[in-house]
Amino acid sequence: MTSRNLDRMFFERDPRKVAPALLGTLLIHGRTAGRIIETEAYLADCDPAAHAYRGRTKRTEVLFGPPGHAYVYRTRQHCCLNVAVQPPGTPGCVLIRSLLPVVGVPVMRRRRGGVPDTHLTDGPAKLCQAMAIGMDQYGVDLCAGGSLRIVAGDGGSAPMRTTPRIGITRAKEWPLRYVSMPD
DNA sequence: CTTACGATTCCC
DNA sequence: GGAATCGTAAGG
Repeated sequence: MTSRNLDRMFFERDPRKVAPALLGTLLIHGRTAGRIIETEAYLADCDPAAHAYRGRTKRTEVLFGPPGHAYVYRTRQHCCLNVAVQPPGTPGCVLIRSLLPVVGVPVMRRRRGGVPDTHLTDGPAKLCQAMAIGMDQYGVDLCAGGSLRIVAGDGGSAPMRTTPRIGITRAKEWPLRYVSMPD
């Protein structure tokens, strides 16, 4: 049973393609892992809600590089994980919003301060806290086979629905949030 | 240097 | 509904 690490070609596509394709895959960091069940696409061009919309800065730098690298950003006192997609110079990305805990649940509980298991990784900053993903992971290559990586899911495409993106003030109607349907 | 502002979370 | 709380980005 050899799990397939997602390769760079997987991430080289449009975020609207990558975001739904990421549903059902396994995000791994160290001894923890979780199945991705919610993502959002942020477009490279003319997406006023995207961090890269106002151009290249120190913070958004990795979005302009090659696909498959981690874009970690800070909001308030939390960190969130994105994956840079599309070819260099095209700053599309996908935000990982929620996952199902699979491996390392005890350590996740500890890091999350003993909240109920249902709230371990059900938010973009919560999953980062549970999996110890922070600014140290900024720019990490997810295709390099390091401790932070994403491997393909078991079966084919799972049922999914789209909704507007959460927590943004611009382009709030765009249906770029992808959510796995419960079994 | 100063100001404005969050791709959130948690509590009331 | 509202506060916490701090780095980033932009402007003087």
